Amino acid sequence: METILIIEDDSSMLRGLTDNFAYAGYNVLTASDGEKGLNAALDAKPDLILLDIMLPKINGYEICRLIRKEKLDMPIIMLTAKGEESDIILGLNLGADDYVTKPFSIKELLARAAAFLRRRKQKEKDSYKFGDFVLDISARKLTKKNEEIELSPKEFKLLEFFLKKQGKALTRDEILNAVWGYNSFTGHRSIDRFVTTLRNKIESGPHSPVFIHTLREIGYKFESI
Amino acid sequence: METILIIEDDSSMLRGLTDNFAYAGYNVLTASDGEKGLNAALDAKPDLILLDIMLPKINGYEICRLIRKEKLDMPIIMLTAKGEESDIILGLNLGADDYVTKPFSIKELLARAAAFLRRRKQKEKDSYKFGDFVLDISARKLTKKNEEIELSPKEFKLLEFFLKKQGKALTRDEILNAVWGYNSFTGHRSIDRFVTTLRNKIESGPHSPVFIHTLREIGYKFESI
DNA sequence: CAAAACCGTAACAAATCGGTAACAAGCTCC
DNA sequence: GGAGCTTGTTACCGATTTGTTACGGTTTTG
Repeated sequence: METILIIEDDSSMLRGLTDNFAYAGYNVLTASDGEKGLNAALDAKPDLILLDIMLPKINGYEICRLIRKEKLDMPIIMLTAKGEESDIILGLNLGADDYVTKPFSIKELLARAAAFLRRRKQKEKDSYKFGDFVLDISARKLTKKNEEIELSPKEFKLLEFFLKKQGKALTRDEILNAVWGYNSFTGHRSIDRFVTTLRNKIESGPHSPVFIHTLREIGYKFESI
Repeated sequence: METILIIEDDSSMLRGLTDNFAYAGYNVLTASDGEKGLNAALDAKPDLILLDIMLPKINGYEICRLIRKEKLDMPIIMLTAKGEESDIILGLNLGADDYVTKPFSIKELLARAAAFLRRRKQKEKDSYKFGDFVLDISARKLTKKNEEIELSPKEFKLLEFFLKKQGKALTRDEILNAVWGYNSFTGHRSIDRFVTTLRNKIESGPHSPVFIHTLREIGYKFESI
């Protein structure tokens, strides 16, 4: 879950923001003055910060500058009553990523926050874990405790399909369609052959858990326990 | 110099933006309808796009969606007369990074653009190290223990792309798009030829580590370990 | 309990894919 | 205009991958 830090001294504004972001599914941290806010930012390293400018103890600009000085690069959205052009420019130059002036639409703010987080998430690689194994799709490799295990293209595709459909019973026809393509003429028994080679690579050891289960007369099912 | 693409059909607005961004030191490209704009974006791969919503031929939302579909991730700032909350949210959800409503302050827009580009620049390296090698982007040269190794322009571009995408599986199409351009008619096998010549230059020795890995049926992957 | 159905797997043949050399066309710099 | 470099294409070859089949073991069924 994404963690978001809201630094705001107006308690009714803070409550409104907290409620909305919590309702939208974020883990919300709050701080009511600049000092607490800065500490929370450095300490918890949230995924995004909503930052008021006018704050007791340390103002928003200063917090922004200090966070960037620590080479933390989470997005910072500044919230303020000031709509002065020069303030906006100052904020952006100090390393803020966006600047929203009060009064603002909470939905718009949620959308802006989501846009920043989506962007970051896009860059994270997608991978599946099972037992000691990790199948990293973007690097296209399977590892067991950081040791790479070679897979042929079909083996990779088959394992990827199994992982995408974990816990589901898969008929041979479904597997053929998904891995070999709907117009292939490959026979059903070829699947079995590839299951054997896959099993040799991921269930070789004597105490190794069983991932690929045979469903007699149906096909197979992958379960990572 | 940073290249910025402005897609806007109102000619006086376009001129105003162009002048200001050119004066601020950007290399400015312009397009006056959606179709030209999309082509310019895919072709020139600018560092940032200013995008009007209401455009002839293809609208701004669609352009935004199509650009993101091509896995291009330059920042997109939407410009529009519409100030409706729902439009803003739609734009941000389609992959825009910011949304500025007309009339806007040109200084604020410049500051917002600068903020995105600054962030980008922070992350981009201008030299990459791998094994005994250093690829210096700004000096445009590859060295192995201070000995320069000659690279042709395409070889350099290919190696640079590999290094930017270290650890990621790259399909031949992605490589063609990034190194040869999306509208090139170069065949897939030409990549292989360049990979061979690159390998001869950076993996020649008998004990030299393998950097460029072949991924059968996919393409290649660069790994510096 | 025997026959049938089904699956695991080894062996083998066929197909596919990538490495690379050779060559032609383009380009650049004299 | 020509030498030399760069780029793109093609063809051949070898290695890997893939699909099929056959044999044997196990489970189900009658």
